[in-house]
Amino acid sequence: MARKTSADSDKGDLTDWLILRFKQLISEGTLMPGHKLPSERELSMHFGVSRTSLRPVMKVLKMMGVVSQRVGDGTYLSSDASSVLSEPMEFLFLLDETSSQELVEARLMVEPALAAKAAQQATAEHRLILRQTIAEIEAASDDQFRIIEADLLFHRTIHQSADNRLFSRLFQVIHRSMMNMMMLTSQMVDRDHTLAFHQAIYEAIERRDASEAARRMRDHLVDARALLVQANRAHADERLHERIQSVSREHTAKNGLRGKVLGTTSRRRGVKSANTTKSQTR
Amino acid sequence: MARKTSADSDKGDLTDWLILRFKQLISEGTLMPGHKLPSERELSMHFGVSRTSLRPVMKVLKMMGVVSQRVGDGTYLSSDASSVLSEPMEFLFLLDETSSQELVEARLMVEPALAAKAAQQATAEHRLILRQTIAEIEAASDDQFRIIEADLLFHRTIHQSADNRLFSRLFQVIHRSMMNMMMLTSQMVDRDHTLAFHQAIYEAIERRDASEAARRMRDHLVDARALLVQANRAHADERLHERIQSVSREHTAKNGLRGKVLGTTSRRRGVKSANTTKSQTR
DNA sequence: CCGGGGCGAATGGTAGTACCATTAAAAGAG
DNA sequence: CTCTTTTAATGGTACTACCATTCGCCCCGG
Repeated sequence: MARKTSADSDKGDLTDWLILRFKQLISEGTLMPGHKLPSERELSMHFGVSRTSLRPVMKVLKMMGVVSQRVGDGTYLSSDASSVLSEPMEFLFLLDETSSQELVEARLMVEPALAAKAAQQATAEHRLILRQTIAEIEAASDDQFRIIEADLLFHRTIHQSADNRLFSRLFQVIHRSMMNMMMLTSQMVDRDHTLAFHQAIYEAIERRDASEAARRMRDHLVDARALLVQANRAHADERLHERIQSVSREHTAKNGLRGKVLGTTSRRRGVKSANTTKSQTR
Repeated sequence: MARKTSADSDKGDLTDWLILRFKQLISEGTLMPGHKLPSERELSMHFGVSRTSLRPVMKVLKMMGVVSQRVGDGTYLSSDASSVLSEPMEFLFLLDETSSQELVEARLMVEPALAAKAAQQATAEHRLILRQTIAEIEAASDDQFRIIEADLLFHRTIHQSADNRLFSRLFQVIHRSMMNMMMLTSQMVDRDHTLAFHQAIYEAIERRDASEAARRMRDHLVDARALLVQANRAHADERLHERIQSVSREHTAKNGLRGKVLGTTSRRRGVKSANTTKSQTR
């Protein structure tokens, strides 16, 4: 009912239309961060669609961190947008086969400048947090998890001091993804390295020496990049081994692997499922 | 069936679990870009879940641009990951109330460096495309749409020349969002301005003068920022007017607007829906 | 009067089924 | 062999039902 009325600029499915409506509601200010939304049943009624069609939309919003849902309670509009990029970024990195090197390369282009701005603008609060993260890394002798969290907080605080929300959000995700990748390839974070560089950066910020802060940050990331290259060389043969396994598996049964994991059983009438490799290019 | 077996590291709902499985399938290489996925019915069978539970997951993947779906045909894994960030970014900008200024600010931090790299590395193909976009802007006398598309392609080509996929993807989205915002505030793109700056940047790249390319790009964005500030001043009272309208609407019926648009009718037993403003902070 | 426990309603999560419009491949007609 | 028709499979939407969780309310006991 609500759908057929008004302009009815119908292109695409209900999902697209509903997501558009949510965007409008947010931009209008009808939906405010932290607010509780009506229940899915009510929402579906008032949008004039079934709950079946509404649910995917809520899931999309949830996965992008726009809303949070709790059974028995309800749905709330997310109060901070920091998590909006994390899931999509992970998929981007998966699809692009982005390496840790590329991420540190990107950070190298931006973070020194952010550190410079932080040196000029950092508040007492921010400097306090920086000190705390350094102390935390000192305290966590070999607890990788604690070190990483403190490391993340250190850089995040600098980004916030630089007062650039976009890069703050972005590099928080990038940094975390980097750490995840490193964990997966069983690379350890060198605590002493991290500590020394953080200390140097912090001191530069404390002295409000912008160019020195940028230089120290640059040193930090150059060092991190070097460590990554070195670690990747060490694990090169291991990954080569994996690659060979993967290829051989694909060889032994052309469609076998997909058939087992994803289960492409019978398509249409004819037997065409085997040579879909051709349509791969489109 | 497939779910109860194996490690069964159950946290969160089926959606999270399924998305995790898809990530694994992509990272394993079982799913390749461009490949056709089994039908939703088959997938739900082989994951051991109902189609009702699978569909939201496919929607999430579709909205993030990871897959594309066509009725009557099937689902395909996206061949390029460029669109993965666009939807989430839009929500991020909405929730953060990001302004065009902030976007151009971010570009100002990165794009000069990318232009410098492009000057050093740009291939003949890339330089050809740059020439073409300039010609296109010249040709499109006052067609805003054509100008914007050519503008986007110009910057995108430079990003690609700089060989940084992450920023290439990111700034493509940022640039487009900027243009959308400008269109919404009925700001026109000044064709002659754009043309002159692009010409200067292109010539620097053609001469492989990295520092000059960076400087010209910087000029371009500084100019764009100035135009935005100027345009925003001009439209300030207009937006103020809107704000007043919005506030007055909210005043006339405290819960009326939400009641009409979102329809918060009766909650639980008691009448508590009015003062949920308190829980806004959490 | 006050606090704790239980009851019940509402919520999001999942499942099953049915139907639709669209698409592409197979089957048929020329 | 080409063009048209048929047909089956696909994603899109809807309705229904049930579950476990959560929270508000009420009642009971202190």
